[in-house]
Amino acid sequence: MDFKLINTDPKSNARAGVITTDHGDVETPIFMPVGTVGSVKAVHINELKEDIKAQIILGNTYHLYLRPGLEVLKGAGGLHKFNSWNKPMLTDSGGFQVFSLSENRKLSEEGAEFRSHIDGSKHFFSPEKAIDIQRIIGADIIMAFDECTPGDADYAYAKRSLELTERWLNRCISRFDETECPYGHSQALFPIVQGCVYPDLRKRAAENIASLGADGNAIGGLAVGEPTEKMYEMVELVNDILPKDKPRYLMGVGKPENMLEAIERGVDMFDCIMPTRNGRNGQIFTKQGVINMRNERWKNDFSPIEEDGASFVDTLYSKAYLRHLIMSNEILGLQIASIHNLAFYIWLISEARKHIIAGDFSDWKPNILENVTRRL
RNA sequence: GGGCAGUUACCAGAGUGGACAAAUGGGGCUGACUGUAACUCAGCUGGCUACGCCUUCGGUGGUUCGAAUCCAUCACUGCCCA
Repeated sequence: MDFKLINTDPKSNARAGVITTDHGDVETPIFMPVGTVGSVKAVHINELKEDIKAQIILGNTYHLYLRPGLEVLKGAGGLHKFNSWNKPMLTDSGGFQVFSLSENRKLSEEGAEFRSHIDGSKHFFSPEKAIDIQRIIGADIIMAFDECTPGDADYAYAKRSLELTERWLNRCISRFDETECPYGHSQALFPIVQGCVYPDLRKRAAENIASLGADGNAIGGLAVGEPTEKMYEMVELVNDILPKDKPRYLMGVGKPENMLEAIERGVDMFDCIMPTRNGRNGQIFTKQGVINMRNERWKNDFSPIEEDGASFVDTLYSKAYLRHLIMSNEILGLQIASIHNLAFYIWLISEARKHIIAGDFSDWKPNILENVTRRL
């Protein structure tokens, strides 16, 4: 994997670049749709490529390991072949599930024991196993196995958690170095900065990771319950330390405004379930603001979902029709909402990129920020 | 014409003398959702000058300190017999 910086905004830390992988290029900053179980929920690969214009998507180690399982993934020749996405792909390690499934898991020095959310069966993830599985899934970018520390953790917990993540990171790197992708293409391993909302922990974690010379670096453990201002503060602090010539990935973020703020602070990559999940739950993001599609006020609004929107669904369907589909629990409603939101997210970030390259990101941002945070 | 069962909030449907503005579902309204246990979850859903008050359980009239609940009667609905 390779990263080339194209331009940096003169008035902020916003950057534009290109990541090159064996499955193609990714123009940064970039939003990556989440396809946890090997599918971006409710969206076809063709729609992702042609309408949404996604350049890279995610998969999840924990979920894919449970279903369909490693035998199937190996038999398919990796996830790229299995789900027909022949462009860049990234897998999360299962570290987020250490956080989100905390009631069904036990942590130890060795790793994390999960109880499957599907059938309750026990499974053990070690850093080594997380790497082995990600080798089999075969994404272009794979993630270190970490503990995603909750945003409200106290200092003592956050410190212990970070230290565990650091020891796990060393084990991930060792395993990564002694293995290779079974399908012949190359994979990059991104380490993850933890440290909760504590500046000294974040600083120490970032310094440690900066010294490793990884192909790219991630910031994790944010947007998990801490105040938004703290998140921005941590991003700023960490990006000051992480190498400038490598991509920076803010994991799991976020709302449109979160991404714009993070881009301004030097983040290059984002992923979030928000456009898809919130879309399925009736929330639509637009250039004019956020729409709760289930609100009665759209019942008789036959105007396009979004005038000059980023995808074909925007003018093909009206707000009233989309509302009807969502209220009636029709599958098409989920599809339209997901396509729209993903296209909007990717449009928004690609627009930011254009302005970074043009050198006027700082002039553009306040205006668009005001628009996208409005509630309609 | 006779017999039986029934009529409760937007719909369906509990409740059968006081803890009832009335269970529960559905529908509706409003929120939430940030490396996806999520087509999910939460609150509200008679009115008001709102820790209290007012008007409701087919209509009317009774019994009772007190009625959605008991009695009488009328209306309507369903099933069965002629």
